[in-house]
Amino acid sequence: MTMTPEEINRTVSQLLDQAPGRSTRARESVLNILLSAPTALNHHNIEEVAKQRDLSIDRVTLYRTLDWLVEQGVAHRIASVNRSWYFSAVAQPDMEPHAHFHCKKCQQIYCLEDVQAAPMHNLPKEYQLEEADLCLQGQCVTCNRDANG
Amino acid sequence: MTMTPEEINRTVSQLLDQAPGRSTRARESVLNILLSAPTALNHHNIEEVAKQRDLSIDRVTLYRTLDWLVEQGVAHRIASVNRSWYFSAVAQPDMEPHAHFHCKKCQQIYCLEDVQAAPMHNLPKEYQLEEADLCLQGQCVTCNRDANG
DNA sequence: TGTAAAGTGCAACTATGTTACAGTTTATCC
DNA sequence: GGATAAACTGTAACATAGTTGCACTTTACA
Ligand SMILES: [Mn+2]
Ligand SMILES: [Mn+2]
Ligand SMILES: [Zn+2]
Ligand SMILES: [Zn+2]
Repeated sequence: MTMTPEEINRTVSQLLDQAPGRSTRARESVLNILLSAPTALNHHNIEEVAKQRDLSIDRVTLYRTLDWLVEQGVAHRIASVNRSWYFSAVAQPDMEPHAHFHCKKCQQIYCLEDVQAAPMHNLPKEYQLEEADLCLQGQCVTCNRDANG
Repeated sequence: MTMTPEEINRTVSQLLDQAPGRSTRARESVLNILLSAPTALNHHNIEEVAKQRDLSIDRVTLYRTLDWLVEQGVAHRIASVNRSWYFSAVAQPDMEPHAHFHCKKCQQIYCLEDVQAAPMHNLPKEYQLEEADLCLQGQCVTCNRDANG
């Protein structure tokens, strides 16, 4: 990741143009915020960033916007231990299912695009598996570095 | 599992006697309900079962009781996709961390005591891993059987 | 530029979980 | 058995995350 603001703008336009639906200020802002973030964000986080950028997005509109972005495959939704959904942009359309890491210290949620849930061996075959979410917890790179110098 | 009601009663007394705290009606009832259930239950489920058994447990007491059971290692708490916590009894004190299966059809949550999250290979070593929750989704044994005859 | 459909904002609502505090029950000691 | 202190419970009020209905505004497109 780590795109420049111009690259982000270009990606936002491109992704929204491809989607069957209107390109609106809310959708542009939210997608821009998601693409700019190094970690996944929940509704509260997004509202905060929007406020910092002097954008005001209605709470309900934000819910609907995020649902729409997920439906379009432009963002993905991550369940977290703190009872709120987190969202992260999907810049490439071929993004694979991957593990997520929740840092217990800074509470950030990282997409680990290179870590996948291993194929299950002793899952009884009568269970029809459709999805496997691997949710890791511990201390993240940054917090670890801060602690160990 | 599949204990008889008498076995469940015996186990309840035994587990509560070992725990440092009082043996109360709420704790007995809730632990009994958890031990009787084939799947994990959330607060709402437990209240329903309690009602069926003509027990009335206050909502707040139920929250506190479940927290206490988890602290004592007598129950474990499972995060779910539907923003509510599920609970399942821990009959043996040596129960290992294990995967959970959420059936998208009947919404039940199963403890798969024989399925563990595989050791992570390509997790960057700067992440300090403390816990790995593996949350499977799909169709459960029962729903599968009902569908396929 | 006018229009219909899509999207937004507001208010009111639901679900899940928490806190404070007064009242009740339990275990323990005499 | 009865007194006592600590542990537990019930009630009310609150917090947070998310949903619904409906009127209003904006967008895309002819
Ligand atoms: Mn992700
Ligand atoms: Mn379990
Ligand atoms: Zn961290
Ligand atoms: Zn099922």
